[in-house]
Amino acid sequence: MKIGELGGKVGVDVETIRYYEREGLLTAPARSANGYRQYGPGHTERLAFIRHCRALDMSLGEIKELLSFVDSPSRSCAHIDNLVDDHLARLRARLKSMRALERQLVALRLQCNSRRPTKKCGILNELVAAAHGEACACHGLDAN
Amino acid sequence: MKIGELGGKVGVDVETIRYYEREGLLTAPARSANGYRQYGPGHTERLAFIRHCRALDMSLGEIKELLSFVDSPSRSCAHIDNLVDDHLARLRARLKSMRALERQLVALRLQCNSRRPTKKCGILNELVAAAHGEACACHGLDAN
DNA sequence: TAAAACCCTCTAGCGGCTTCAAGGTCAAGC
DNA sequence: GCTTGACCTTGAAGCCGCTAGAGGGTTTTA
Repeated sequence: MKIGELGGKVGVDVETIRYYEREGLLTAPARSANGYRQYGPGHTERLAFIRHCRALDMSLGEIKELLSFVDSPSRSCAHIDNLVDDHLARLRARLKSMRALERQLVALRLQCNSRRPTKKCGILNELVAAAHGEACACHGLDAN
Repeated sequence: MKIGELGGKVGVDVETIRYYEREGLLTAPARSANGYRQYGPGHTERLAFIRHCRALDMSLGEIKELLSFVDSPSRSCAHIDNLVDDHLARLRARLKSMRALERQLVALRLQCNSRRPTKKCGILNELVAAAHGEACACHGLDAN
């Protein structure tokens, strides 16, 4: 299987596959006489594993760790549990701050509804007021 | 005011200030005889404006647009409203996919509770099953 | 007077790709 | 046989928003 076929099968750009190889996530495959990479079914599986983890927004570093456990299946999996727990905790922290951000933007958005000249734009006034350190609709209500 | 003082006042690293200048968000200030940048109160305000927008997670490109409206206050502000609306829409889309992600990770995490050898780790099995294209706890329940 | 703290420019690094340049190889159609 | 186009190769640069470092000059403080 050539790189384009592998990419098509898993739905990954060929450049991304080469990038994963450079980064040590995919082991370098055999080459045919003309120098083309030759992949087998093991590579398909490993690449799909990587993409599934990426879809769960794990970093390549985290995925590399998981792969090392796939490769040596006799170690305890406590570390894997921790990795997923940590990942989940980071996601939740990010979710929390994004929800706060949403509230702030909604408050900001309420300051203006079009059709005014910029100098009277409530949004811009809010943002400028914030620059003066005054209470602003967006950050004034920070009680998350 | 020298760059360090400006940075200290607004709470921004001096390198970041120079970066904003390079990127055209802050106009290049006058220089004193020794080549040091000299800032006035207008720069403080503009920098604070930028940081407030960054705290709302706007991109430097968006902030540049907003600044162009600050600089010419007679245009209609409909564009500003649109910019904030778009920003909010993108944030909400991201929030939605992150909430789905959280559900997926929780489902994944439930597959294993430590103290097993890796080869029996439910999490790893799930991830490998997913690589085979089988239904997985994390992505199997995708009904967001 | 010497050390520490500041300032300058230029360059590279982070993550996770994506894109581009400049070439080599191969299958199909004329 | 020859061209066209699709594929493959390597290597380097670009994206974002900084951050850190090298290698130098200046100013302040002890």
